[in-house]
Amino acid sequence: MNKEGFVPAVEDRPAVTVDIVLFSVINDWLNVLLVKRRIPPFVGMWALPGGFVRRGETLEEAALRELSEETGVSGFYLEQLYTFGDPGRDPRMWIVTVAYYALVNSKGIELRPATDVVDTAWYLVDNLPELAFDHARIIQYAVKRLRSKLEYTTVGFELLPEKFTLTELQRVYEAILGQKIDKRNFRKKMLSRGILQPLDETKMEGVHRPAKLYRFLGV
Amino acid sequence: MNKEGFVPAVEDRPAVTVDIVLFSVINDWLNVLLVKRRIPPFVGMWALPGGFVRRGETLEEAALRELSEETGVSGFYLEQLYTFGDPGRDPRMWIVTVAYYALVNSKGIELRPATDVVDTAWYLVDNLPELAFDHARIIQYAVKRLRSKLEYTTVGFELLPEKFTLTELQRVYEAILGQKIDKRNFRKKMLSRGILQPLDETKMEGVHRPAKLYRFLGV
DNA sequence: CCAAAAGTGTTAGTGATACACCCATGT
DNA sequence: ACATGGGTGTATCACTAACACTTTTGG
Repeated sequence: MNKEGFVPAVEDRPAVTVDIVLFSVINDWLNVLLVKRRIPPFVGMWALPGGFVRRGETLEEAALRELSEETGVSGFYLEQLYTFGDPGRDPRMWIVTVAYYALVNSKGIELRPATDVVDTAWYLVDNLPELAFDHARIIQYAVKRLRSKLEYTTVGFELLPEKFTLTELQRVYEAILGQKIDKRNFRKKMLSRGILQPLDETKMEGVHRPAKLYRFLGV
Repeated sequence: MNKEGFVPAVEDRPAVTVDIVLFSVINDWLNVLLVKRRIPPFVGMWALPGGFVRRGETLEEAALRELSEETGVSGFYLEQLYTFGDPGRDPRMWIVTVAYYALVNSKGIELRPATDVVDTAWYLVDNLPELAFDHARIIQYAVKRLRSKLEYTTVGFELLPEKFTLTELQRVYEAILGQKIDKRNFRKKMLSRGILQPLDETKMEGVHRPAKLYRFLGV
């Protein structure tokens, strides 16, 4: 890779980590999972879940491992976001981090209560605490990417359970985009994509007309 | 970043490199710059320009430095592509590479002739030689990204000189997309974007009607 | 019969596509 | 006058956006 065949001495290599922006829509609001740091630097501050990549695993495996270590859950939709490597992004050492974003249906995930080992919490994306490192920037970038991917892919369905109503789907879109969408246009567009299977079931909740359930069919 | 505060010993860190897919449109064809390897592994095989990231520089700086070392030119449009870190992508050691793609107007770049230090050449993207590492995959990914970015950004102009005709612009689009475009529709669309400044000059070349020159105005 | 959310159609505007001929120049 | 690439307009279609009322249910 380098024309002189120069290979940096091991002590001149950065450490490589993965950090994951795990999104979920909870009560119609977009949330991010944060972890409270118990080790320096930035002890006691909130940060993204993540950790060092281990020898023998892929970056994606590292991201999934870290997520399941910190949440106790597995099976996330995961996608690489961007790699941040500015010197000085960690005040103590040279760390290059490969950021991922992940999506999960909040119904399918029950956070472990805070233990002496991990303390995790969901935060509204537009009401974040002060964050360690450059994690605020990473989240900002992830939100931007999620918003644009929402428009031309089917990632939105990763935030819903197997069966869902069109209104629930619309609420997910609204939560991510941060704006109201016209109901009729939204339904027309979704149904015309040919990716929804109408089911024979309805969701009856509360005291009004039951809503038809659908399933996502994949591309 | 890791809840136990575990930091891998230096010998358990991957090396981090950058690799760059430098594109240029030459004679109406999309080309990629390749470098012939002079050191193991894959000696004598063609590969992407790139090299190790050095302490104190950003990833982007590393990419620009490698490019200028290997081409003698600077001032490229550069954008991060994806990070590849599968164990085994380098047969000898654990290397995580941050791939970039770059764009340059071929008129503005005169490749150094092959020396005993560097041997570089342009290759048509759809006629590549056998490539070292996973570089074929990286190029494939870069082409895909470039094609889609072409549609909703102004990256295309990075492949043209300061002043250009609409036909030249169209040829760049056709080279990247690999298909013919309707002339009238293309011109209508470009002009309606409000990002082109018509100049009072024309380009007279050959024995036909001179073409109006334009300049890219930026967003 | 009331409250609450589900469900449904039409119109206007905008952007995409398809398509063929005249224009300006040098020789 | 001819060869060569430069330059232009119209009609159709698909998609987007704006907008309000009726339906079904449980209490």
